[in-house]
Amino acid sequence: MRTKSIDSIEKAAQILKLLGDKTRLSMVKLIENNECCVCEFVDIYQASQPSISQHLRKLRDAELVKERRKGQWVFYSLNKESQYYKFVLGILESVPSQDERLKELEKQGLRISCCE
Amino acid sequence: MRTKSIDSIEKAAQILKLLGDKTRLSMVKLIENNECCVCEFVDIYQASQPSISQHLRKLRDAELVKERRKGQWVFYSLNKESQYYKFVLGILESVPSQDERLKELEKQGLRISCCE
DNA sequence: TTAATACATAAGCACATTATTATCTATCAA
DNA sequence: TTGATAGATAATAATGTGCTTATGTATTAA
Repeated sequence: MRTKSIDSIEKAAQILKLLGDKTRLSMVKLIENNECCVCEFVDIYQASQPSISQHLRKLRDAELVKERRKGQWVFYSLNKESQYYKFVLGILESVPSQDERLKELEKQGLRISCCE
Repeated sequence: MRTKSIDSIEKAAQILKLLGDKTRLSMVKLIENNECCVCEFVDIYQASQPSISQHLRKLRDAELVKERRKGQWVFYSLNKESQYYKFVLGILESVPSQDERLKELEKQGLRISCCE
């Protein structure tokens, strides 16, 4: 879809609700420009693996993110083919970058250990 | 504030969560260009008066909307002085207009009876 | 084939959110 | 002043959400 507009108020509310969780919002912002795997999210948010997986599932069910398996790892990224991509992007524009969190991971050597 | 940007991811998530309810999102979109009173919302959303008041309270607590008493009625509108106004406006841009709901009210003669 | 790692999913619990019911205050009109 | 209307708020009930624990599947490395 070419525009940022959403066709129904219900759909817009559903997407906003999904982004209305600080963990999910931060994850989505992070994968705006990066591809991340589940274990990285677990390290970054100090959360349990099932908790992260469940957040990702909601985002995937709404087709906001897509997954790519590479060996034993599953990498997540923003779904640019989603009809809501522009809408999400417009929101992320106003959200502070989360790249520091990834840099922190790299500093700890945790990024390389898991993914590459 | 001059920019659409939000300073913290938590605050951004909080606002998105508030807008992530179809009744609240529709109300906020409606008062983007209109001033509405509680009884109008009650008619429009076929909701109870306390339910509407509670939604409005959340929006007011977050300073996204402001109220103006006029006689026995309380009119709500978007708070243009909020530091998150631009952010909210940016989101509303992509949300379908809800003005039809007001027109429907007028057609039923319910708008004039209550407010004016 | 077996063990280990990465991830997904299901069930159950704790907490948050929303709606309802009841009650209270404020304004206005008689 | 009294009654009616608009709205706020408190208490409670119903529902939803997110987390943990337990377990299942896929991939890799031994």
